[in-house]
Amino acid sequence: MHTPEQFTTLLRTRGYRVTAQRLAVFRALAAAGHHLTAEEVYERVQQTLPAIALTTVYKVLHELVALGEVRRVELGDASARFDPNTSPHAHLVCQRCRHTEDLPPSDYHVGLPVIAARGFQIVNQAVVFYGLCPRCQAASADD
Amino acid sequence: MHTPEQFTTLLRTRGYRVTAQRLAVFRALAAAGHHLTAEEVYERVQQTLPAIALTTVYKVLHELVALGEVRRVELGDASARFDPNTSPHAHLVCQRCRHTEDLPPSDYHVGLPVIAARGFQIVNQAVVFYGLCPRCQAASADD
DNA sequence: CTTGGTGCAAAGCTTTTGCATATCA
DNA sequence: TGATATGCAAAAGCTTTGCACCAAG
Repeated sequence: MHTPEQFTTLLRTRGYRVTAQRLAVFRALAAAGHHLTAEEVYERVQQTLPAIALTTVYKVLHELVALGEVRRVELGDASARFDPNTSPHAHLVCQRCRHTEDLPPSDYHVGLPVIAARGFQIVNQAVVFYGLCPRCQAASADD
Repeated sequence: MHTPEQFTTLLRTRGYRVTAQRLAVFRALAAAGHHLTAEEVYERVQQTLPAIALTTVYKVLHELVALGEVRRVELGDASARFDPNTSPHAHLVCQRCRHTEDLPPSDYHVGLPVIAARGFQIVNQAVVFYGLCPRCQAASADD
């Protein structure tokens, strides 16, 4: 994810208009620093742009994905998440409380040898580890 | 996933009633051998049990998940999939045509050192490789 | 018989679409 | 000014829920 200034330039370069809505959605995600649902983005953007529509948030999020500014992530919930961290990383999700943490590539390992890829040209991968976070393990011990 | 006979016993053991709907949903997945959407299960079950309701299919699928007979899988589509293969495996998904293949653990590998798990107790993991299948690569070359 | 299961209809949620209005360039 | 973006409302798609009727044990 770029800076708001770079993003503005990127929009112009790609023929998109620079609108308050696009900047606000971009800023909300940049400020959050981690993946948010469309609804969460909407709530945050409303604080600076009360008239924005949820529909617009969805449209802008798709544009951000197309522009490579944001990555769509599915973590097993009803709603998708939009992640300003576009560098490769995995997620750690607590099955009980849904608490989620990012895992940098240095913390885990995934490998698919080309020979095992059945001729697929891999462009992307989603890795999610599900389990119990420390807090919920403690809570379970009480049961 | 067990045999229909073992499944019948399992139902009784757990206090579930043995119904035609439960057996039919179980058999549809066992026969398919790979993950199906609820709708796909519904279509198949209708062939032997035309009066079954989609609602019932959903309820039974949840029971099968709870019983550990089936695993819920999300592959980035609108609908969830229910996989009769409950042993660990990853998926290979074509981003263009959505063709999907199973990857046995011998074909790939994932690792999360305990020390990197931030205290989480990992019980599960979802690994999906996205890319272009051989056929779609050939189609792309034409563009 | 009695409890649990099924089917139907309706609702819930997230996400998308169509269209008139507003806005950027 | 002219094309694009926004907002609103409505719809679409998947899944869940409430409830009366039915069936397994």
